[in-house]
Amino acid sequence: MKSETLQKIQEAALEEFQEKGYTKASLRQICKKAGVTTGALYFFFKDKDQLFSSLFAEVLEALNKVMDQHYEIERQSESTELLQMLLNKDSGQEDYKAIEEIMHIMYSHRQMLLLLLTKAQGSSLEHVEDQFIDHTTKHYSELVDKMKKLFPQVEVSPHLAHWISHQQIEGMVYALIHIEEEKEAKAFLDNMVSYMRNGWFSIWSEEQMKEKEDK
Amino acid sequence: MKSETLQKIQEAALEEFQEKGYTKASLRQICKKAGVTTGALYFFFKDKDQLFSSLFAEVLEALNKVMDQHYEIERQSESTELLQMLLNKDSGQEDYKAIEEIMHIMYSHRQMLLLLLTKAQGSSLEHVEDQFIDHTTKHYSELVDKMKKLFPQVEVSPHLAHWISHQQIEGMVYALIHIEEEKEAKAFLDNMVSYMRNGWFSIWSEEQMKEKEDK
Amino acid sequence: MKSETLQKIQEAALEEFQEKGYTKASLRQICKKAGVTTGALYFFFKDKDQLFSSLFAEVLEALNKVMDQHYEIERQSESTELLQMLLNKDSGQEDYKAIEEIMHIMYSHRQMLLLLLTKAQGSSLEHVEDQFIDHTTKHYSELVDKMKKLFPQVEVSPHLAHWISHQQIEGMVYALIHIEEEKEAKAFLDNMVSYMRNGWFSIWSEEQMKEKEDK
Amino acid sequence: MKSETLQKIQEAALEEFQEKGYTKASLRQICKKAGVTTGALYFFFKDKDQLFSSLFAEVLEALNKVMDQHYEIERQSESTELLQMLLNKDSGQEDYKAIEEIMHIMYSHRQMLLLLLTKAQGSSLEHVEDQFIDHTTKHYSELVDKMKKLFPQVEVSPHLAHWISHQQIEGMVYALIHIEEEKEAKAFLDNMVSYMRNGWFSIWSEEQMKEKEDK
DNA sequence: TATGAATGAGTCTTCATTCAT
DNA sequence: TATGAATGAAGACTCATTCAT
Repeated sequence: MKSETLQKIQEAALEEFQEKGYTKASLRQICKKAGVTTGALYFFFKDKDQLFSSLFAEVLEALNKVMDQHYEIERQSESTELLQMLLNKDSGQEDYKAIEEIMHIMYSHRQMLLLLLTKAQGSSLEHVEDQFIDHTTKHYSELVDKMKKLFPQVEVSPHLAHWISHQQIEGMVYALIHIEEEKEAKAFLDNMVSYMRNGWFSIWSEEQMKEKEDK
Repeated sequence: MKSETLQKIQEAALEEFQEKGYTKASLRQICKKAGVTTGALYFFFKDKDQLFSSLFAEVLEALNKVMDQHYEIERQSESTELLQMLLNKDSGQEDYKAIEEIMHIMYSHRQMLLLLLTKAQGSSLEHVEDQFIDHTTKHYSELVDKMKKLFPQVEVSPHLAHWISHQQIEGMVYALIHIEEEKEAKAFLDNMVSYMRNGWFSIWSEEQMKEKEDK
Repeated sequence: MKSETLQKIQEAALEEFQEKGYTKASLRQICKKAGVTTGALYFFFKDKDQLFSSLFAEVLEALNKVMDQHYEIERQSESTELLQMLLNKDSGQEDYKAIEEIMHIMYSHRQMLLLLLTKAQGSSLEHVEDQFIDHTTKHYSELVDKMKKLFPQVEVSPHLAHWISHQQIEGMVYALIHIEEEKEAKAFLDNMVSYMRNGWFSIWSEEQMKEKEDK
Repeated sequence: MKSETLQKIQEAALEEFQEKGYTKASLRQICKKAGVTTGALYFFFKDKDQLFSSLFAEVLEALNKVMDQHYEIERQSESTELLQMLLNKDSGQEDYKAIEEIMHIMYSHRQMLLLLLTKAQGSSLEHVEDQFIDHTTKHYSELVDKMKKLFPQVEVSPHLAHWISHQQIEGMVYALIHIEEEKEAKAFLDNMVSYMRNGWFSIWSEEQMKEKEDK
């Protein structure tokens, strides 16, 4: 039930922002492309930034929702149960599922997200990615703390939780950018997740501990 | 023997670009900050982009040199020898050394690189990172191919080599951005490298292969 | 029985015009403040100027009425009688009364008048003050003419009548602007009126005439 | 030795501001009239306000200088001497001289001052007149205080000093606006000054005091 | 080497106003 | 009575760049 004008503006905006990036994009051009006057644009959006942000409202909401749900589930599960999961190399389906879901949303709005992730410099969404990373970091910080108690001998960088979050998000972004087909992306992410899980376990493994001792 | 004017311009430029990013930075502002007229600036640089790029000539050259050297060494070593190294979990010192060297260069020009990595949108250097990744990818592609021959059963995503390169570069960039002290960054990278090596081995390990079979 | 909408618009307009002055005030802002759409505003007023003027209809009418009445009375009184009054330094109660009445009206709409007198630049009411001055000037012109006949030796500037009118109006405006309380304003105007009456008499006095002769 | 361009801009600006007033004047129009590009204008002036103000730099400086000098002289003269002057109705030449001087400056820049006094709404010079009044007020406040000590019986409005200053400035502005020829203006001001002096003396005169008592 | 005046297209944004509904 | 979408010209101002000196 969106106004036709509104839609035309957003379509033209998408195109222009993709071509030139947020800062270099021209509202005039957008209006011209949309076959609409400046006033019309400013009827719907109070400024360039809001027009830009409006393109991502839907995706961002969907993503936030899924992430919240996922973390909510984990928080509800018993912590011992949780740890077992973490230690059990056969588990991880939960993770897969969450990532799959997120990836699905991302691929449903691929074009928009690509724009958001690579052309937002200068806008208020310039650092959205960091927001997601920070969100995820909260989650991993708890995990890391628990693991530290179980393996007090392991020395862990204070940046670990943040970096893992960074990695995870970046991994998905990487797929989104470099792989066109969702299906293929999923296959890639399977690889990636097992890669990352092995990395994760290696941190707490005895070999790792020994290596450290040798140094 | 740099002209004093030139130096003042570059200093002012560094400041301005850091504050506003490439696109939003203003040459006028830079001139004003440098206490110099537009004409002076245009005597040294043919346009905004060249001024921006000039700031990174030194670092980029240094980095390219180190990377070339490192890969040259690897290429010269016998391939069988190389594979042994790769399979031998105790090895990896070579890797550490290269990374350490690169990190040292990066931290020697930390401010500049931060600028280049986070504020270059709109300039011709917008995608330098990709150049380094591509460079590294050539190297890893060969490795992956060799590993594939050794473990033909393992299904590997065609993006693996590129992703690993991406990871490695991104890891260093991550450290540069989030960790102020080179020393601390090195400690963090130790963690990261072992994390990544374990990920790498896990791809070719039997467990991994079994997991795949089960699916 | 004013429409509620109309009232809200006018209240919002008052506020906006006070803040920014006629020219810089924004109809959009007014509508927003009033919680009303542009259409509504344009139903009641044909343009910005009319909206502005509408705020002062009441005051202006009241003021005109009082001034007309006052001058009507004077015109009806015999001219000899009038002159006696003018020459008699003890008189002047009539003047006081008129001024008091006018001041009362002005203070009853102080906010509006302040707006009209200080923020109307650009509107059609930009020069209302002059209208009142011109009105008053007609009155004083007659007086001056009569005095000239009585004191033909006195050289009088042709601007005298206009200036005195100007003075009188400006005096009231001055009070309105600088004195918040009507009561205090009245006290001040007492001072002012006697000041002005003495000035007036001095023009026709013998001393003045002598001074002129000396030159 | 002013740049020709600069001069053309200022001439065009003068014209445009006179026609439309500060707020409604258009920089585009000014540039068009001056046959110059926007950039040229912005090379000389940082914004509309500065362009406007630049037109008055000369006059304002001259006026401030004269006023300062005048007050400086008075301040240096002995206070008893000063009071004698104030009480001596035959004196006042000093005042005449100062006013004459000021008027001369004003008429030398009549066009500009008219602009400044009637079309500055919205600019930073909107209230210059008040600055001059305030300046003069400081001067008269001292006088009023001294007179109060001499005539403690006289009740004086606390606004007296400010109002007299207002009057004096407004009188000159009045002449400037309504009288085209400096010579004629001077004649008018003679009238006005004696008018105002008589008003001033009347405040402290015995008659005035009696009048008050009668009430 | 550098100055600084000048270009002119371009920036985002705001405006009073209109009109079909 | 009002809505709200839309107009389109205009607003002040900034930009990278050029060039005679």
